[in-house]
Amino acid sequence: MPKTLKKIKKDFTQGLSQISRFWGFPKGMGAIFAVLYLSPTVLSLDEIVKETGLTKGAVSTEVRTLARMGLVHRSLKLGDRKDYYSAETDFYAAIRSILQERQNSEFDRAIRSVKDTLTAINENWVDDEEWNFVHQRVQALQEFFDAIDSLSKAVIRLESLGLSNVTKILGVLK
Amino acid sequence: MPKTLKKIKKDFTQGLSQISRFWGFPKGMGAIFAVLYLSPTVLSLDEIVKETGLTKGAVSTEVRTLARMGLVHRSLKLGDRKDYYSAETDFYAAIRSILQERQNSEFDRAIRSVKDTLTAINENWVDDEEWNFVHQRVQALQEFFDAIDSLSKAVIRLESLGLSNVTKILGVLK
DNA sequence: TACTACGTTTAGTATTTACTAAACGTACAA
DNA sequence: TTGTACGTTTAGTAAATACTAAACGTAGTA
Repeated sequence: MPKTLKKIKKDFTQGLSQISRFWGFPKGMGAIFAVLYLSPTVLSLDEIVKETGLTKGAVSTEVRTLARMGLVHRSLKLGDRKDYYSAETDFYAAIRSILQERQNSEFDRAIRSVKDTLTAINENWVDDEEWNFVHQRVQALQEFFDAIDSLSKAVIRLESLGLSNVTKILGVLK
Repeated sequence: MPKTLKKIKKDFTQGLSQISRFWGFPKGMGAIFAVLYLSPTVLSLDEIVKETGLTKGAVSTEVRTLARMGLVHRSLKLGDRKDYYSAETDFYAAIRSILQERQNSEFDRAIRSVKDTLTAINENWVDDEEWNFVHQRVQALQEFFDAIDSLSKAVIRLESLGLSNVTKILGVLK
């Protein structure tokens, strides 16, 4: 009993939905990406609606955040008012743009809050044991965040984080 | 108007709670970790309850998952039936053990589903344009996942992923 | 044996997040 | 200008998740 392409696509879409949820994104986002990723042609919003079973509203907002993350691209056709979408196929590029996205927004704000704590500690310094202890701990955390931050920035800066770079990294880590 | 240690700790805890939420963990987890991280002594479950304002049940389950991820450690005192907890201070070690944790569970299962799709495609092969297209796309995704997977495994294998390694990576990525 | 001091489990509630249905805005077409 | 074909916003609902309160299990103690 051969599986039809349709069935295979559906399974694949399910899988990506789960992966999406696992990374803290709505599962609908994974489904939308999957549909676009397996489509040989660009798709209009309504076509995505049809394929995923989601409503127009949901697809509209989620496809927009996918675009913001660089995972899908919006394109237009001459003499056609519809928007068309296609999946980014260079996942390394996608990682870079997701990192960039996160660099702004909340991630940065959260990191800053640790930095602020450190500042507050310094400004209100009392030289007893507990202050020293807390200071040392917070500082250690901040250094860690800074390391992660520069790593992430380095990845963003790469003109291409491809398989070759991953291989290089693997070499260093040996 | 000097900030008291108490206030500083509270702000810090808030910050970590947000970071926790950002990474898809309950904010209570971040709070628990923060309290432990800023405590010079190991804390009992009830002490954590008192510091965080959460209930015993919540702390019990969340501290357990923190322990499973390697972010906190459970210890015992002789002639004392309480469990005591302390924060892991080596964050690189923590990353390794979180990756390890994820390696099992859902992440792996999700990746496997992509692999399964590929198998299904091969088993039901029809040599037309669309099958070729879909095959090529799914395969590309699978290769990407494999690269990520080996990267993650390499990190897990390191006896220590420390600042020095991060620096090395930064060097390669230059 | 019953009592106490703990950690865990469970059943229910609150909060958050994803999603739907439908109203809306806009640009183009007649 | 009215109508139509789109994308977006909004207000409300469904579903998932975090959390609470309290019952429970267990090991040690009298």
